Amino acid sequence: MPRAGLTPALVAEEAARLSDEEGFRSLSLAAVAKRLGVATPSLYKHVDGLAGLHREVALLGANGLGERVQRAAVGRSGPDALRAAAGAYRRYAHAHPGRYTALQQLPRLAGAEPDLTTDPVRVLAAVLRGFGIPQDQMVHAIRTLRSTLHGFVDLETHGGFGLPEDVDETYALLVEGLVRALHQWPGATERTNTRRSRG
Amino acid sequence: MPRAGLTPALVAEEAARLSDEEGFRSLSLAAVAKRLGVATPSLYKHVDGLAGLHREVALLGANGLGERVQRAAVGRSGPDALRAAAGAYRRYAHAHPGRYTALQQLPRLAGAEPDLTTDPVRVLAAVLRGFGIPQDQMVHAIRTLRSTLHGFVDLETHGGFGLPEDVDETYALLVEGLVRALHQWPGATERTNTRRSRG
DNA sequence: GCGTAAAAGCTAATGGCATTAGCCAAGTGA
DNA sequence: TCACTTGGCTAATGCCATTAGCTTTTACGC
Repeated sequence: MPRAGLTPALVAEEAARLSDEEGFRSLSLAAVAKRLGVATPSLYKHVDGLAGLHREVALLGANGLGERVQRAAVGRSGPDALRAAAGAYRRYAHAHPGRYTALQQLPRLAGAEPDLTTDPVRVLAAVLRGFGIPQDQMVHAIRTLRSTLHGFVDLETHGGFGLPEDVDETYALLVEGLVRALHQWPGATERTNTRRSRG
Repeated sequence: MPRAGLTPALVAEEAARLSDEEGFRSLSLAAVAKRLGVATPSLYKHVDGLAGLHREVALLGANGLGERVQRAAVGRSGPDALRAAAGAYRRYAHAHPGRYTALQQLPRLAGAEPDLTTDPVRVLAAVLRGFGIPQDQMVHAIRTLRSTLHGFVDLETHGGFGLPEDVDETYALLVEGLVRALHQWPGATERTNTRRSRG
């Protein structure tokens, strides 16, 4: 009987796909094993149990999100960079809800840090250059940016917006509010274009 | 042998306490039964399985959060009401992390709506009166407010803020940014006090 | 008081899942 | 070719949720 030819990367990818398709809460070793045509205990040769699988999916999410946001923002600056980054952030969460959910639990699954070149936090920090925010305020501004984007995406993916009003429009308005708040951030100096990209 | 004297409300309360103390992911029928000194299947006489327990805890969270935020904001208006509400919102999430987490999943556990008089969304909507936001913009403004508060609290409680910088200060800055964004909301008319309550 | 019926708790049993131990075959390298 | 590593397997354990069905308490009508 031929071997399945699994690797840690293959297992993690399949787990990520499963959690995107069926929801992060449906992610189990048994379900991944079934999709790979293998017995559950076999997975232990490639991942460190269920916690390890969660960590791998979270890392895929962190790298994927960081990469998409970075790609969207490159070549832009100030409000334009922020709008592009915000759009990419939300699109990634829609396209990969399981990975995105896993990503939020990364701190709990200690010991593993996302790849530093695409760490989403660093990417968002880079996007904030051009707003003239003083160095000692940057941490606060980045946290505010992360909170806002994550909060919207999290409520949206959990079905928190029940009313029929256009959710895309809410997001555009939220991002514009963010642009204004960052422009007027305490100590901010530079004045850049504030025109909205969308009516 | 005497009876334990359980009721649905007692079971739900104990489950909420457990999830606050041990984390929502530790909430199980077995753990609740043990704390109540009862066999696991006995709980089925009072709650509708694990999903029902989740729903009950979520409802306790919705009512508790709505009540606290409302109490904090009553008698205030505009930015002052918003600051008070934001503070109460975050304090509730800190004091009751299990209930708060459960609350986010309410839409998934369909069929049950939080008590309308303390529905957190309605309370936050009331807080926004005084910002002069036109009716057709209110849904967007409320969603933005919810997203911002929830995003911060969610990242914070998941350990998302790793750096040592003062998280209280970040929250104060975020709330002030929110105040400015709501003042300058498209179509907003009224101009109210924007002074910060905290340096 | 008394007897009946509902309700509350129990034990037993089933099935899903994660995890560990230990076996065996398939590659791999001298 | 042969030994060793490695990937996959089965078996077994334990925890949890859930259902079925039993027993005893409690409440209530007489």
